[in-house]
Amino acid sequence: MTNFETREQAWIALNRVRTRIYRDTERALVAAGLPKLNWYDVLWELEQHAGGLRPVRLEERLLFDQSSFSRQVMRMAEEGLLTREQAADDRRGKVLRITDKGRDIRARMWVIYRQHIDDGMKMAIENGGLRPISGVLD
Amino acid sequence: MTNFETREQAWIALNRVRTRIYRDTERALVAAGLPKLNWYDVLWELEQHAGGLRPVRLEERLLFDQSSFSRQVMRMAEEGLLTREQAADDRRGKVLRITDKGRDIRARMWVIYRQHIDDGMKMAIENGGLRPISGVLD
DNA sequence: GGAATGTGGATGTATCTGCATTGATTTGAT
DNA sequence: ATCAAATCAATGCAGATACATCCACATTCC
Repeated sequence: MTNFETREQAWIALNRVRTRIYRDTERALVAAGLPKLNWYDVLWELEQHAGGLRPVRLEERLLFDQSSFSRQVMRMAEEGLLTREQAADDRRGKVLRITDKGRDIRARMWVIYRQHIDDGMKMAIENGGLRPISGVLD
Repeated sequence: MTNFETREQAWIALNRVRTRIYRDTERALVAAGLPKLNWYDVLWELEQHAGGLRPVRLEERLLFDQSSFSRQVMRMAEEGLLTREQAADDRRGKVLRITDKGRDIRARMWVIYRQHIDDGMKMAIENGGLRPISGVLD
């Protein structure tokens, strides 16, 4: 068991790391003319499910707001990164499927994203930013 | 030293934890009629610096976008949580100072925030969500 | 001292977000 | 089978965000 102070320290460290990696990655993506990270997550999930995925399922996984997500999917469809077909078994719903272009874009984003995760996490560990979490787990 | 797979795992775990705590906390804050978390961070920093702080310094610390931050500060001033005085030594700049109301609001936010950090981190540790980070540090 | 360059902060604009609500369909209870 | 309640997705709207730009003042360099 751990005390609150330790957990709070871990929370702060965790936040700092995640904020910096996230922001730096997004800048690099924009600079490379690629979409931002929330698009990445959607593409990733869709690529894992070749059979297609219902928006509701994705919302659950990604913890998005439903309405924002609905519009985000619309934009992604406009860009040709995914398709939105009628669900066969439920006439309320849609089925999302990634396109070849979507797969290509995701791959190109990953090159950049991966680099930033790698650098950012390495740095966080080396300069001790994450050490409180280690304490928590010991 | 660690390999990339481990760092990537840690990154994913870290992200999941932070997203859920952040979102849940914000919901609880809104439900309690309190401001959101980015206001909290500003209030916290200002409370640490009784002598006042220049907006630029805060931007650096908080990794905000400058223009968004400028407007956020304006809103916070309108709500009476902080004051924006002319800087004595630099006529371009302002000095931000937290008000009594600001201190009160921050304290009330902290009650809720603290609870969510505590629960969220505890859960993350117990069900192993953060364990990869431990691996990273070993 | 004066022009060039840099900095602190605000603002116009387009875009994005979340909340509340709606329309359409499905599910569940009786 | 019927009707209330729940679910899926979209949309109107108000507020927030990021980018580019701008203005005022400061600093630098000659």
